[in-house]
Amino acid sequence: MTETRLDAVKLDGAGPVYDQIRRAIRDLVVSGAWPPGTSVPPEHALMEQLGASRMTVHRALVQLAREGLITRRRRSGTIVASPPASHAMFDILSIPEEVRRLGQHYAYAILSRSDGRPSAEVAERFGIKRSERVAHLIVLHRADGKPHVLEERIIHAAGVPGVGEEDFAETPPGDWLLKHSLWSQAEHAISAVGAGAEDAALLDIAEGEPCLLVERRTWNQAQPVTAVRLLHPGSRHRFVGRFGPYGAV
Amino acid sequence: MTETRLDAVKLDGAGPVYDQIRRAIRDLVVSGAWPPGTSVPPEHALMEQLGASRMTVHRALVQLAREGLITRRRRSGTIVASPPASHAMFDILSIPEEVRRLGQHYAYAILSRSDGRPSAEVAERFGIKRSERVAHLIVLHRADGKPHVLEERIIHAAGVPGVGEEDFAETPPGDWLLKHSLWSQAEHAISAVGAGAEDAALLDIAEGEPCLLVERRTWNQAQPVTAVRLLHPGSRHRFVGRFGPYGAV
DNA sequence: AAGTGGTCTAGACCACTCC
DNA sequence: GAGTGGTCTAGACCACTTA
Repeated sequence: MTETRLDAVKLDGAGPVYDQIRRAIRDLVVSGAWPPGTSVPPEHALMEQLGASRMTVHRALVQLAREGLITRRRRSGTIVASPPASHAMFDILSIPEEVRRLGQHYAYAILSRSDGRPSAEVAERFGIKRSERVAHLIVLHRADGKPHVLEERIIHAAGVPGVGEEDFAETPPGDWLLKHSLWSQAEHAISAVGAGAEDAALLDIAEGEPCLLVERRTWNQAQPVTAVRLLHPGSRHRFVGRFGPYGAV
Repeated sequence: MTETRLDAVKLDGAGPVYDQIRRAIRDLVVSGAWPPGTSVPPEHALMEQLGASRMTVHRALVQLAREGLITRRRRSGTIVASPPASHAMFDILSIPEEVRRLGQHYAYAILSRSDGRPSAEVAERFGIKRSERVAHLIVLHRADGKPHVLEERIIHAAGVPGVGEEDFAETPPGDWLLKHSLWSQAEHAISAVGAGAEDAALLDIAEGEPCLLVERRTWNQAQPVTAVRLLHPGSRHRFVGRFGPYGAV
């Protein structure tokens, strides 16, 4: 339990006082001046040192605790936390938006659609019951005319009212669902697979070429909404995320 | 600008008042009862309706705004926000920990190490200058004796004091760095590649087999700390993340 | 018993922005 | 000008945990 120097906390006069306090302590932590285990001065000491009210000091410390930089416990006080398990975050943009950000022209085509109960093969691939009513679609997304992503999607009729009447002529299913469905939970998985013969032909790549497979399933409460498998040719795709140990930077 | 019914906000008496208010409004938003664009009652109206002080109401609303469920502006008031661009988050565990969670036995071997200025090839692959002093390592991680991940790593001598004296006999470089370095920023990229001949031999897979390539670079302020390329055989790996539209669930 | 953080109040002043 | 949120204060009481 290293001691801290109270006078190390210095405000810079910029912005709200609670934020000045938050940044001052954050800087001491991330610079290594207050390593993990260091005890942070109690609220009343910071109050007096900084001439702020307790609520103001408290607000700064609560925020740092929520960000994971410090750990607080009644009576025992506040200490600098150990760095959290790291995580990587990737924005999952809509495919049209992603293509446009690359400065390329976007187009898509619905290659197939069938509504009703899924085939055994489809049910198995998406882990759903054969008794559920779903729409099953295959969509090819193009960037500047070239195949970009192959999408296979299930939409649960019970989770998305109105899907039977929509033909996706104006908007690809992913974007349409953003406006016409609610979701409370999602699961993503990323893996590497070799392109199968059919997929390779549609994507205009060699059979067996490495591809990123992004699988996403969403639910609203317990009701499944949609499940999608996005196949990205490896040579054309890369997911990139930037962040710090305590969140986005 | 849809109107809201003030009496829709109901507290359940469980826990702090500010959290009851936060949950009550959150539930109205995520259930769809208050769709995007709906105006949320002003603080003074909620104060009177709920019999709480303004600070308490404010605290609930600030937190909802930080979570992205509502947007607040002076004078114009508070409205329900549109769902944010979705993001996927994956925990990047240390490899030993990941293997142990799978219930398998972990082992590793340093296949090669060289210290000093990088070769042209290495400098190019990691995007660093040939004048920088680095340690360059190749590490094979095993799970139950089978090759699991092939790691190629650069450690910047200027960013990690003491790396020259460490032989990584006790701890693999990734875990050692967690304890002996500070970082403020990281970048991850995930892509799919086919295994090269050398890599395939080391991983005991066929040449060209699809693999997930995770590239990670970290900095402390502007100083590079480390860069690593982790090659995961696709058939053995899958990154999975679970979350809701407004964060972890 | 006493030190610490957690919550809450009543009121104040200010900043922004729409009318 | 007036309605809204943003910040801050001074004080209070409570809950928890350690000495």
